Formats: sequence, structure tokens, C-alpha cells
Amino acid sequence: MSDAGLSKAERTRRFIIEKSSPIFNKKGYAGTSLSDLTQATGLTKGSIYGNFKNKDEVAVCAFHHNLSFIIESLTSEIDKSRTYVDKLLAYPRVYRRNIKAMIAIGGCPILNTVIDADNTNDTLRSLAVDTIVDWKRAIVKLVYKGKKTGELKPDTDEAVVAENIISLIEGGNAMTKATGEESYILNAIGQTENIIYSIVR
Amino acid sequence: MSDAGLSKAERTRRFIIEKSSPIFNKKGYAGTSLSDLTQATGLTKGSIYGNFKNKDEVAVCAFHHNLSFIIESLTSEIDKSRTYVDKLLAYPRVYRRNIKAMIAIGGCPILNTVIDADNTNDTLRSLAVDTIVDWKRAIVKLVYKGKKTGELKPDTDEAVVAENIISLIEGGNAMTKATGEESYILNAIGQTENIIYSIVR
DNA sequence: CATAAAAAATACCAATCGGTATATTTTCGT
DNA sequence: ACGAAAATATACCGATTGGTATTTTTTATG
Repeated sequence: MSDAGLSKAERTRRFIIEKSSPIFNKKGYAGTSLSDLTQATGLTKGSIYGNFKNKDEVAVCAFHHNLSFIIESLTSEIDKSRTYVDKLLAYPRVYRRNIKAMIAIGGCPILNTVIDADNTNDTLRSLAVDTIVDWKRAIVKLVYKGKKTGELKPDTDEAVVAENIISLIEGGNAMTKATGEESYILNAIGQTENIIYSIVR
Repeated sequence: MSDAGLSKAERTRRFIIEKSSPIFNKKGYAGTSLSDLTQATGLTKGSIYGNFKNKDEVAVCAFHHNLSFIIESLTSEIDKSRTYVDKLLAYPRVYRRNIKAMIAIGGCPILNTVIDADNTNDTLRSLAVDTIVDWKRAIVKLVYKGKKTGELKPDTDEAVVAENIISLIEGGNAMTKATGEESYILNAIGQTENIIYSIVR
């Protein structure tokens, strides 16, 4: 956050990432041009290429930046929770709290990247896919541990739970962003809570 | 399907749409170039512009073509079903049957268009949003009628049911396309069936 | 089968694309 | 406050973009 003690180069690097992140998220990799970036930053192409080796590197940094906004909220909320049920409920909690912010940055960067970097930019695509894999693994782990502590029903299929939560949140986010109706993500979040409640022993 | 009695112009028009549809669906509007289209069709730019007034028109036709594939299956399956429960179950049935086909054309055209035509092509965006609105309306109508015939629980919130089914199917489709794991859409479809069963009286 | 009309190919357009070499300005330690 | 180094701006590059005017080829009809 703070700029204290940072070199000029590092400060403009962060400035460029900050300004270009929502653009890449909204317009996609192919849809975002260098002139979009110079316009958004007020800098010249030379300055951008002095701090990044190419458009790809800016896009990758923008993806990480867009992602960090939700990842940080999630990990902190999960760490705060003591029971595994509550840790699982951290997902609907965080997404409910960040509906407006998610719309503001142009929707979920995971879904956006996975859709429009597909067949266009392989680096970005696999980065987004890796994020989905990690996300699923994290939920599976929580359910697994919850089963071991006796909080959750022992016959729960953790993979099914994980994939349904992810599909609901991503689908709900996408439909809300598309239609402008918050009810889609709100109902999807409600449904993930139903799923979580249904596996509590 | 048949070419009988069609003018040459109409035949090549359809040919261009057929060949360009999967490309637009995979690469998006901005990511698809005229040379992608000439390469896929084996035709020249002059020929394409002789049959379409611009790239936009090809993209719009491609969207409709991509959509028709799933819409036709859905309407025929819903018409075939006699009870409203069975009509609702037509959605999971059709999507389960078309998983491979959906992957082959590059994922659900509604989601793809809504994501990567956003902030890039307004015509396409609103076309896709309209499709979502129509889809929700169709499900709401089925649930409403099912309540009136006594098939479904009278306290069912049809809007919630409709939005959750849509979010699940779209999210599941997207995650399956992204990760290559069919389990995402299969589990999402299973969950929509659970939702439908849960509102049966 | 000739021929007019329709369709497709060629050749071109300005604008923009991502990227780079170089010149200018700004930063920062001494 | 000076000067080297770092950072930014300028000016350019070839390639590609969507699109058009014109020419050639193909289609269909009398």
C-alpha cells in the first residue's frame, strides 16, 4: 500500500498495475491495447516498456492484483474462523460482503480470465486454471478436516461440495455482472450456505 | 440444414456462419480477426464483405447460430415433457446430454459472449443479456404453472429457483471448460436436480 | 450456349497494433 | 548543487487490423 522507501521504478510499476488491472479485467487480454494503458496511466509507451518487458507481463501482474483483492479477504476470514463449518461459511460471507467491489473491478478475474484468455493467451489461461484448482483443493481440505473433527457428516463427498460451491459463486457472479441484478449472486451465495448447512452433522 | 433451392449467396452466408461460429465462441469478438475468418472458410475478405456488411454482423449471426444448438434441444425436450416437474428437469437432462458438444463449440455462448463482449461490443453484450433474461423468465413460468397445478410446493420462490439453476449451469459449464474436468458440470447438474426435487410437493 | 447479373478475388486504404532505439528528463547519492 | 544513472518521452518500425473499390470469375437464365 505505502510508497515509503520504494524506488521510482517500483512506484510507477505499481501505479501501472493499479490503473491497468480493471481494464484487463473488463476488456480481456486481446481487447486491451497498449493505448488503453497509456491513456489510463497518462504515461507513454516507452515508460510502460521501461517497467515491463511486454503486454503479457502487465496482464499477468494485473491478474494477480485483481485476484489478491478477494484472496486476501478470504484467507483472513478463514483464519479468523475457528470451526471448519465457519471456515467454509467464510466463502459466502466474503463474497456477500464484496458484491459491489466485484462489480466495480469488472467481475471475478478468475472467470473473466478463464473465458477470454482462452485460445488467446496461454499464460493467463493456465494461471487462472491453477487458481481454480487451488481453490477447489482448499475447500476439499476444509471439508475433509471438518469430517475428521466430527463437525461434518462422514459420508460427505468433499469434491462435490467444493465444485458446487465454486460453480455457484462463479456462475452467480457472472450473471450478476451481466444482468446488473444482484439477486443472482445473492441467491447463489444463499445456496452455497444451504449446501454447507446440509453437511453439518 | 439442406441447401436445396438456396441461392449461392445464402449458401455461402450459411457456410461462413457455420465456420466462424466456433471461432467467435472460442476467441471472442475482439480476439477474432477477419483473417481468422478467411482462414477458416477458405474465402477471401471480399467474399465475406460481399455477404455481410461488417465483422459485427458475422459475430451476431455466429452468436445466434451457437445459441440455436442448445435452444432447439431445450424447447423440444420441454415440449415433450408433460408434467411441469419433468419440464424443469429438461434443463439438467439436455445439458447432461450435451456436455461434449458444449466443450467442442468452446463453451456456453451465453457466458462467453457476456464475458468477453462486455466493454468491447455492446450489440453482442445486450443480445446475450436478453437471452439470460428470457431464460430466467421461462423457468419462472414453469415453476409458476407447476405451483398452480399443485405439482410444486406453493411457497416456492420461482425467481430464486430460476436464478440458482442458471448460475449453477453457467458456472459448472465454465469451470468444466476451463479445467477440462467434466465433474464440475455434472455436479452442478446434479445440484439443479436436487433443487427441483426439493420443490416438488 | 450466350450473356447479363451476381458473387468472389485482388489490390489497395488509413489506422492501429505491439514493440524498440534513441533522445530527453528526472531522480538521487555524493 | 553536481553528475552519473535511472526513468520517461519521442519517434519510429513492420505487421496486422477492419474495411472498400475494382476486377475477375462464377452462376443462372432466356
